[in-house]
Amino acid sequence: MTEPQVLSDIDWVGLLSGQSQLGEERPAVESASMVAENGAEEEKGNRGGRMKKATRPRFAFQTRSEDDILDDGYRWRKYGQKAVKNSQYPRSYYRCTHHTCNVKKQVQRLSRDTGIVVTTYEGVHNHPCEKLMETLTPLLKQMQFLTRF
DNA sequence: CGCTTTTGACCCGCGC
DNA sequence: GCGCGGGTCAAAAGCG
Repeated sequence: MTEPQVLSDIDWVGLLSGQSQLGEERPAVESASMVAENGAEEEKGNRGGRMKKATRPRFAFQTRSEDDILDDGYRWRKYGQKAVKNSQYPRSYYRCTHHTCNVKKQVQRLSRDTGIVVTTYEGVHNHPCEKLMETLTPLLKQMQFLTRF
């Protein structure tokens, strides 16, 4: 706690490029960094059986968007919201709704720049993305059909 | 009607 | 050993 900077655990490679005014509704990803920590998953050991001491890869993204909820194609269920000390804005905790998917997402706004949203992913999806699937399925079918010739 | 969001309380690790 | 801070869970309400 008491971090002089945001997310000290994460190795931030870059910061905002300072250039984004494109006039597009599509949010622009300014920077991204990742820390790949291999380790077991779905492991328990506490008597309560609540948390799992699994070290999963973490992916941090800084996105410039007005909306906190960036739909990446997956279904997220919010399970908590807490205020951070260094930030005057609350941090939201999301989780993938899939049963076999233990991916967690953490969204926080920068108190300095309200337009910047820090999204931190924890873990990887082990299931296909329904949204993309639906979009891609027709194309795949078409491709398969065309490949026959 | 099912699911997601919301809010408060609980729990845990660490610092002092 | 206690306190602080952060993280998660759980029950109820709201929305499509």
